[in-house]
Amino acid sequence: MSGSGYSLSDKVFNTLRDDILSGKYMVNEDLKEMVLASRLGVSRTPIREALRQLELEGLIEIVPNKGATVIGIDQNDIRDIFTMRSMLEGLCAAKAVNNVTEEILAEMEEVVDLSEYHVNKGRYEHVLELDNRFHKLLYEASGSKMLKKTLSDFHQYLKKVRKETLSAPERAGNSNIEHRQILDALKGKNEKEAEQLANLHIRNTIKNMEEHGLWL
Amino acid sequence: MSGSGYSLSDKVFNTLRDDILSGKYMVNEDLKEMVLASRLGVSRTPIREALRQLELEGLIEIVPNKGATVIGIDQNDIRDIFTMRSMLEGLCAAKAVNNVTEEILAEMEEVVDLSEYHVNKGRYEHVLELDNRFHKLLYEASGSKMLKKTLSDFHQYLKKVRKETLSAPERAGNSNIEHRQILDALKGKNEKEAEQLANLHIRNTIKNMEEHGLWL
DNA sequence: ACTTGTATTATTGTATACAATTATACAAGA
DNA sequence: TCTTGTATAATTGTATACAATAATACAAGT
Repeated sequence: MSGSGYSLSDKVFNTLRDDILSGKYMVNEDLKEMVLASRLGVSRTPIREALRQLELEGLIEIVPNKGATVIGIDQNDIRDIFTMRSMLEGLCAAKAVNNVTEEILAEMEEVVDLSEYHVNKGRYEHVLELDNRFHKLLYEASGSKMLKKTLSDFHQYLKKVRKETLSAPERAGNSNIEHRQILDALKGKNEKEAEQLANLHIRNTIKNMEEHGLWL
Repeated sequence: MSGSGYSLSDKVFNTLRDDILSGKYMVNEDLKEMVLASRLGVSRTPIREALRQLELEGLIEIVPNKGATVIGIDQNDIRDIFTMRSMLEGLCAAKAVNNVTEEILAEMEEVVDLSEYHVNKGRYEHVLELDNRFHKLLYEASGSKMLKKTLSDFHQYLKKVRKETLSAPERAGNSNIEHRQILDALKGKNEKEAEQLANLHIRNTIKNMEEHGLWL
């Protein structure tokens, strides 16, 4: 009925990943297949398939014949992901200058306009989702499958943290101003500027987090 | 007997990944679970677990109830991975300056010395493996779990290509010279230099590939 | 008390059975 | 010929059964 189009394995994977990233499972905690299976109301098969994926993501470790334990991510991981992201997001923006389509540009513009509206109204829930869309569009615009995949993965990891950073009113506003600057650089085909702006955009996010102690 | 300590799923995953990366499966080719199962002499269960992992790696696509199709990687992907890698490898080296242990430094030195020996002898098979070890040590030295994971993933993707680039005699020699320069920068605690050298090292690899048409 | 060995239990690994979905073949009607 | 419907087969999704391995409990001997 609901959520059709996804297999149980998919749902289990998403559920477990979110639970691990949100700290619902302690680091070093053992994950027993049967416990998870009965808790989520499925058999061991989709649980196992999800665990194999979580292992590849680096969120858990699986020792053959022993089982899975939570690894999770800590403050250092988050900081490092942000640093990597700032570099690659710059690269992404630079590539986007040469590959972005008019269609994507129009969509980005819409997102930025809408976001500005919601920021002024103080509707920060919408701002978060629009931020997601902006960055997704930027990744798409790069025309690079690998860049898109890598940055999207980072994005997932940072989901929880980003939610908090964008809740800070002045950051939400500044963030969208930076989005518009990036968009303008794309429209103006200014590669270097797009790169620097995108890079700076992420570094500003880091700085904002540090200033507000939103460090996980 | 052989390869104990790994589950069938692990072996299937590694086999299929290598086969896809080496082009043994065509892009867009459908992967039927039963076909793979009987070909590899296992049941569908480990096949499915491996396929879920390959999907997360981006090497195949799984459409629920329809099946898996090969995506693979092309020249653009390889170029983009190299570009990302050059950036992150620089970051990695910079971080390594502040985190590397004496033990790792000693091991790197050994690798570089050994590699120089083998280059002079023309034993390029050993050079490849030592190159692997050097970079793995560099990732380890960064002290960053995420950087290590990301760069290791890239490393896997590039395995086949790197094999060919290092077969070019003068590149194998130059590569090791660059390794030693990076090592020296680490020992001298020169962060900026380590970053630039590591970055340049990868860019040189790209340049060498382009010059020799070793473009996959 | 402290090993050490052994039986028991718990847990994971793999194979298989069954259900659900999708693809294919083919006939009937326009 | 071209659709369209339907039966059949092929394939995937999930659950369960069985095998292999590891953890635990506990008794015997020192």
